[in-house]
Amino acid sequence: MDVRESIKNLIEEALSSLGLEISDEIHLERPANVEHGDWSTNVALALAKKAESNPRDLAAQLASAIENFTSDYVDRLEVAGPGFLNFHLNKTWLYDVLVQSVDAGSKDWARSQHGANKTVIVEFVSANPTGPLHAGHGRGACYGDSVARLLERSGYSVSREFYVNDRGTQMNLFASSLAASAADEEVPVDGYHGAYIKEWSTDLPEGDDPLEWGKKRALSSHKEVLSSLNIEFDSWFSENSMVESGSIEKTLSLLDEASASYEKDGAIWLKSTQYGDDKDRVLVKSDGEYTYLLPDVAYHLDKLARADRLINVWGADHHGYISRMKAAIESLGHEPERLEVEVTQMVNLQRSGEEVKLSKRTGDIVELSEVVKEVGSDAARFTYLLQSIDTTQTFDLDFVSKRVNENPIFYVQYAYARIRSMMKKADQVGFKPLPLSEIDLSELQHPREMVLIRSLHELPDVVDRASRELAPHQITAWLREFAADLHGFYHDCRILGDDIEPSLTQARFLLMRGVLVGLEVGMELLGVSAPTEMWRDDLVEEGDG
RNA sequence: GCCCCUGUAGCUCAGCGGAUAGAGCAUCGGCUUCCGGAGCCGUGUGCGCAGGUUCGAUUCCUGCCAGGGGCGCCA
Repeated sequence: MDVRESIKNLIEEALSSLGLEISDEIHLERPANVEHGDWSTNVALALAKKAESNPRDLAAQLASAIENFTSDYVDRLEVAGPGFLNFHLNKTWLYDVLVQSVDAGSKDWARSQHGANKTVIVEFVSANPTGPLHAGHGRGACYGDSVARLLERSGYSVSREFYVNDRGTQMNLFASSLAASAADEEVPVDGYHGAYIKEWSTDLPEGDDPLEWGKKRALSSHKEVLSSLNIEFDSWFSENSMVESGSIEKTLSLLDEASASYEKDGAIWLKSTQYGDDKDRVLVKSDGEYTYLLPDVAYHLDKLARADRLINVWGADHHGYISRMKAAIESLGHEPERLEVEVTQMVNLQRSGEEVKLSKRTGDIVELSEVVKEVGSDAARFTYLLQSIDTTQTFDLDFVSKRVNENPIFYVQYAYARIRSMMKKADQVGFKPLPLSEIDLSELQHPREMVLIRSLHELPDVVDRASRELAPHQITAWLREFAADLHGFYHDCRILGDDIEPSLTQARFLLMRGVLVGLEVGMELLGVSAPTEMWRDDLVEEGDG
């Protein structure tokens, strides 16, 4: 039985012996301070009023009640602070955790089932196919993919989807810009002026449709850079395909039937104000052309039919569209809660502390491919996922590209490489790991060892919470902590050597196998690689001559 | 004016309604017979302001102040 379940049972039994029931506000938590025990509960604080007692007295009553029950894990109990009940456990529970993690392996450790039998579509990036992805897209791309990975580990059946706006005003402008540039003519004023237009247009074969060709070119550029970031989409959903299938027109009539739209000034409007938007929005312009909104509503209807849950990742500049999209969904009879929009705040690029100026007007952007080329895929991903998406991010290209331990990605990867390096050496000196059943885990007594297993034990909870809150940065934070725990252990405790008891070597080697599992799970969720070795740039140069 | 995000250490950021609010960088000072020193250990300062809810608020609610973003028959 899981430790937590075991302790929870104890508490419930004790409560019922006092005629009390457990309630939702009751938590079992791991105190930050080790002096407060291994596990702690606030039951006495939460139920004191109901029990017509004060928290400390109630806690004391509970403690003496619990003493009457037996548990394999509990060493002693104490009442502390305002009325916390603290459980001090013997080390066997940590040994059990270690064995469980090694048994499970990185494929199965830290899985949960809260998404079992549920489907979710994670839609992200969805940049227009009118040019290359830029540095800002990287944040949404890495975030969306990691959210998908978290949901997969939580049992969801996940589809990663990219919505392609391959028709409409912007697409036409892109096509005419390409055509003009190819013909050495002036690009339209409201067209695209980035340097890539000139570059791409020289490849445009004569006689090809610039729109179709340009779309293909842009999409292959998107795929290439996303793939370099270890991001693969399951589906690329074409807006234009909904013209052909008639689903846009069908959506329009559905809105009409639902009395959710009306005609005014020659245009067709969505009554989004009925559902909390601050103004009504145009669906079909007076010239008969759709706004971006109508196809997008059609697209979301399509997604609603395909999955239980929809998650969209949008940039901060699109937050204003949330209310109208939800209004459209609701007016068509769907629960707006089924669409969750996660908004990523902006990314400011720097080089050595100096801001990199971006100008949309001149098309002067830093392409995502340049970022990946400059800092590397792993560093780019880890850095994009370093902090909550609710904060604006400063991304310093020079710092992130440095292969130094101050750079979190290298600090974490080095922890992994260090263990793998040790294992390689162990193999070379003829070390043979014993089967689990023959290893004496009670050899593990050092505080550094206990800290490592405690952190390993936290991972399933961290993953569970990160997947519920759609917050991959919690994984990043855990990994940094865990890597620090490993470095600390490695500094103080030797695994191999003539002066180390063979039984201790065996136990520590197993511990390292558990640590590898934890690191692998964390890095897999972030989409970064777990290298078996890594070398500093200057050492590589020396080594290779 | 309205909407969204943010305000925590000198800087960059974590922080689940709980106990003495944590990391990294920077500062200063230590640690090498070492499986990779790319590491480890120590060193002090902080929850923007004011109310409210609560046994308990950095955390939830309201107002204010400050910074960023958005308010098109563009996407």
